[in-house]
Amino acid sequence: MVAATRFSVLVLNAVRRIPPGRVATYGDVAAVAGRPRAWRAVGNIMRECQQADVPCHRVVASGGGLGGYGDNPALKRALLRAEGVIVVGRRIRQWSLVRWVPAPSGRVRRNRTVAPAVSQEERRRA
DNA sequence: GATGTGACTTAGA
DNA sequence: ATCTAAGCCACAT
Repeated sequence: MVAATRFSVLVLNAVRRIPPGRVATYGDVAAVAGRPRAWRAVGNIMRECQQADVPCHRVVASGGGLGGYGDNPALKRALLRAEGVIVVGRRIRQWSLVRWVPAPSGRVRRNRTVAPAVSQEERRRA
């Protein structure tokens, strides 16, 4: 079946696992893909992804940075914002809350209804 | 198989 | 806060 190397499939699959309203860093995606130190390659794959099946806009940089999105970083921000993620400038608000955490460990199913609940928190700065 | 590249990350100045 | 340097991985040529 054509292109799509192994790692790229794993990465795309990992990105697809990101639930709406949440985001993951390149490092997290790489970890789920099986290469926790391949954030660089993840970025490269994302650049080629450009597929509607993959919410590449949910993949952001570390520390809450938006990362990149081809020539439309603003579009990425808009998509995230449309899902309930508060984004201000190039930074994500409540980063620790929207950051998706894959499989914590053994039991413990932390499923806490995301609940972004914007509220006036975003009025902080715009 | 080597080289260059990048939607990255961390640390130091 | 901004910039530089180095480290890291997979992919394209």
